[in-house]
Amino acid sequence: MHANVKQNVVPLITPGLKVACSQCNLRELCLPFGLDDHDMARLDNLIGGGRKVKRGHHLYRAGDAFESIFAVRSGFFKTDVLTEDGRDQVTGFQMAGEILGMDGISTEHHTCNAVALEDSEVCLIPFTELELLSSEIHSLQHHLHKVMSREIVRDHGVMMLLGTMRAEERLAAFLLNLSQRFAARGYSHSEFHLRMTREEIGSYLGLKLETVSRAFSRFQEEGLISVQQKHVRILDLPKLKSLLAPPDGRIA
Amino acid sequence: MHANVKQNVVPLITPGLKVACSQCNLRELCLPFGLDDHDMARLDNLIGGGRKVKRGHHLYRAGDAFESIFAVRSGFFKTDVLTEDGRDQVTGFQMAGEILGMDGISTEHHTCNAVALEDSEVCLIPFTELELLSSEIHSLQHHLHKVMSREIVRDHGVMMLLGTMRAEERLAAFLLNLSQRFAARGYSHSEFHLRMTREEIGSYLGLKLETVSRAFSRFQEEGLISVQQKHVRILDLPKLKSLLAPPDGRIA
DNA sequence: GCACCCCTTTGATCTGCGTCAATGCCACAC
DNA sequence: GTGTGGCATTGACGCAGATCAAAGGGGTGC
Repeated sequence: MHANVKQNVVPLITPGLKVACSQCNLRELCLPFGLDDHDMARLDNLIGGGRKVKRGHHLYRAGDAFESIFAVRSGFFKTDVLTEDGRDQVTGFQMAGEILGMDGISTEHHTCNAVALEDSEVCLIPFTELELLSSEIHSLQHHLHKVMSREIVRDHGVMMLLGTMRAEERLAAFLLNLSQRFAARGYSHSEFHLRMTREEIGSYLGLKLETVSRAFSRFQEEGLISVQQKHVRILDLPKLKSLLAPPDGRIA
Repeated sequence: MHANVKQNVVPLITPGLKVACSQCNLRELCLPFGLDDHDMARLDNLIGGGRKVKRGHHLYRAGDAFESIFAVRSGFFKTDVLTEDGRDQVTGFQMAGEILGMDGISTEHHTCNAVALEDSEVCLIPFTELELLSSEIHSLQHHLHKVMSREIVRDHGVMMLLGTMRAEERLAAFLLNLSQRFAARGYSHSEFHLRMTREEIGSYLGLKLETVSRAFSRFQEEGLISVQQKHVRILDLPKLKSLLAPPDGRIA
């Protein structure tokens, strides 16, 4: 098992897994957003092929030299940071069309781990070459900046969640966020399969796994959702949304 | 008071406050890092002058159209997000040499508020022009990306803090972080003046102001620091650092 | 320089979530 | 198909930090 994981650290390009943004149904969500055919072809040319990552394996690890960012083609990832003193914090879950690895730009080394939560495929985007191309294609440059900025804004949202919300609010926000992202990819917004464990959800939300489990059960008791293990169905979206209002319901 | 604040929303360029990276003792911390004289002059040329922001006034507000990022020349800022339901989360404190406003790139509008915690000065860096110049100066482009990436990494650190640490650990981490940043600017690492209130610290750390106050008192009782209102002196740095180890002290 | 108000401190009490524990189930590997 | 171990659920209890309350002090604005 450990040997397998180790093996996977090497950025193996899967032979024959040629990728092309122009053919990809995620292009409107992903990096090539807004590019014309010509420029998209140039981006295609740069992308270093695809790479498969099996469930449980690392796409990269904290400390790895930074060379590429990655676009999720299919599957599901988590990123987490762990400190020398043993703390572990899940910093995000990434699905198709989302970009991974931008944490590594600042120090030339990745600062978090990226792990596939199901068998997945990513596109490898060599960063030096991306910078080169983006200095020639203005809309690509600007979109890259937007993607990075969006990550910053997302992180602020998580800080808000961790800093101000109670357990059930956090879980509600989490489910609504997932629902919306699945919907944006053409999947059902009301019924989906969780790829992560209660513990991983808990780590992301700053809660213990038991608290997550209890909140799920409570939501089910109240008819907001039905949940069975990893299968979730949202039954009462408005009521779930209403949970995000603070206790005193003030209209600031 | 409110009129003053409103007034300040307009990006008033202070006449005669000409700025020059080449003359600035923060250039090693700030955007021009790594540029040669020629390129730094080009960056100087782009920077739209300075702007003074009085204590308590906004540099920008959530919802404002995004046009520039800002480099803090002097003073101290906080950024915070507030949701329609009345939650308020401080997302960061910025001091000289640090960059503000990158949250606005993604939607063309700022998504948080930036407020001066003391009379401050910033450099205005028009973003469209910065992108243009950075497509010509590779090292500038790369450094911009590093600055944005560093912000992402910093946010991950805050998520870790909010998600896994107990109150006293959070405050210790906060003080150590301030100490280090002051030191990097040539100020004492062991004695400084807090620009923010207990409530703002609490918001940043996901705690109530009373808890922050109690943690300060406890640190003082234990001889780790001396604190009187906003004046803090670190008396036992190693012991303060040792607080960051988790309760079970495991060496992962 | 003065007054006022916000900030801070400290105490008492409450509670949401963590912790500890035990049981049960499902998915995966073989 | 079957066995097994990780994952999930649920209960009992304790505690860290929130909440409520009150008083004092110092910095800020006029």
